[in-house]
Amino acid sequence: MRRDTVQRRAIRRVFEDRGHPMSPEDVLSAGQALVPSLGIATVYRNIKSLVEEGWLQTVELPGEAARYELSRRPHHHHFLCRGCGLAYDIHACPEDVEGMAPKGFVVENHEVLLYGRCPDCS
Amino acid sequence: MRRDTVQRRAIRRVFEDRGHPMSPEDVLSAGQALVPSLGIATVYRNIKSLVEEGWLQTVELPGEAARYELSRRPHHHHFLCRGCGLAYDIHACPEDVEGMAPKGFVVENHEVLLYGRCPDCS
DNA sequence: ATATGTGCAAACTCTTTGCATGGAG
DNA sequence: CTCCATGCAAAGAGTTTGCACATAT
Repeated sequence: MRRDTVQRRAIRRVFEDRGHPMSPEDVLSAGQALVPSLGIATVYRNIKSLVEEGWLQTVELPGEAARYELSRRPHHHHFLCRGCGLAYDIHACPEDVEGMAPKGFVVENHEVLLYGRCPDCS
Repeated sequence: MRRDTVQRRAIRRVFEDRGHPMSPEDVLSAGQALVPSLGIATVYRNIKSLVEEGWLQTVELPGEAARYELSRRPHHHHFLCRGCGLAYDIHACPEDVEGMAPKGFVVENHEVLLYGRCPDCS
């Protein structure tokens, strides 16, 4: 049974208010606006349990720390803006991903990352 | 001007002998077979300078440490085997990657990762 | 001979864990 | 009132840096 603390409520609120995948550090600073005493360990612990519960989903980005977002549609990819650093959801998916692998290789899953400029940073 | 040391030669040899992207730790253990005194700091320093020289290329994988491979064809992607953990090059590329982004977003670059089983691990 | 590269150990960053206290139930 | 969650600080993992010594040029 999970307790409903002010910290946990603040962390959930942060994810609900922002629409973007966020890093633990992002969550900490946004969360401290609601609960000033919030500590980084609590953020990590709550993110971990929210992922286990299925409320959050991990967004793993090459070369940087993982971010997290609300769980949603089973399959989508991300666009990373080189200007503001924000990650946006993309609901398109390339066709024939399986066909990209050499024969003999079994594709179970795939990840697509687009990098560029979002409308605000163009 | 860059010095040609036994350590540096061993590190380059390791990349030339193996055909797969390798992590610093992989390079250290393989390199120590050639130069037992090889230290991890030297591996990191040489990888860094070999990347700057363009001799090596960084392979950034979501959720894990970067690996490195010989520089080659400007564009390719990777297949990660969930069995043996090796990364394989893929020379195919999805069509119309630009078209996947919502309008207003400018795509400058993209990354595709396939996950699954290589022929040896099927 | 000279200055860059190496090895070691310490520093750093990011994340996790141990422990005493506070607060949810 | 009883435990679980929090906050702090310390511990870990991976990477970088400072320093004295070795060595390529």
